[in-house]
Amino acid sequence: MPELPEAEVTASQLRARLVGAVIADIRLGRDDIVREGLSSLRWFPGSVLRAVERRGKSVVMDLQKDDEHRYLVAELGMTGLLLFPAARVRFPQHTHAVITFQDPARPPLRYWNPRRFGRLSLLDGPGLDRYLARRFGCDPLTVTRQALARLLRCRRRLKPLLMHQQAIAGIGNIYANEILFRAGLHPNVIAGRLTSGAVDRLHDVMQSILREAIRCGGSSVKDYFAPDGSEGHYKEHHLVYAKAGLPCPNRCGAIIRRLQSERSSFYCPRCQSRRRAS
DNA sequence: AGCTCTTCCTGAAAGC
DNA sequence: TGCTTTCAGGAAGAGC
Repeated sequence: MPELPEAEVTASQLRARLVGAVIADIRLGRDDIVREGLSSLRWFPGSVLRAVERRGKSVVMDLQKDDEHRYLVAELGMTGLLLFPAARVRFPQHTHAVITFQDPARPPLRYWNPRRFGRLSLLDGPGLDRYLARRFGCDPLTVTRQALARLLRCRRRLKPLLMHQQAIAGIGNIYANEILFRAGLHPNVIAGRLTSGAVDRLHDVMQSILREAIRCGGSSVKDYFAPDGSEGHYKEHHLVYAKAGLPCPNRCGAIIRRLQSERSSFYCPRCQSRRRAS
């Protein structure tokens, strides 16, 4: 399930291998994988890939032809991957797009997404601006402590807020659980009730976990692979995600719990008590 | 505004 | 064994 670290690793591999490449063709396995801009598909052949960036959990490819820039945005959703041919997948029928390049030395790029949560968008400059403005809040890696504190000044529950892409773009369920555990904060504490010490902890932990996860190549839970087929090994550093019933890694004596009512929150009832947060 | 619920979708795993 | 059901998950939209 690609979140910020996995999208970052994906974007950096594409950048390293594809910047400067000229697109020969974009072939779609199914039209409904394109959320927006399907009619502009024929513009892309002949364009040069100038840059690859991550925004939130998405990968944005900047393409240029003559003086015009257009953008291919790949939302990875839950199961979406961008892959070079060396990366083999178990269900090849779920390859929904293939981008080929004029230089035969450049490996074609596949967009593979079995569950199809996540789409491709083909956008022009203003379209990209609208897309980013509508969907993505601040970036967790660059947000300042002060900006984060402002964002938390509300009555919403902390974990859903951390995962709300229009507020902070890039954190999903796995990293939200890990961040809250290491910050010692209950998933359902009201964000506006955090002390300034708790906000500091949250800011530090959020950035250090995400950076460490990027260094590890992301978390390969189920079917995540980087474009070259390599697995991320941050999963080995997970402390609470999918560890319900195991003893708290802080050795506090409590057992990791899973909250039933919502999308699986894993937490230590002792180290992440609501009292500690406020 | 901010919840919850539903929809999308497929493979894995659990239940019978 | 073999079928059916449930679940997982991100995001968007409906409804309260």
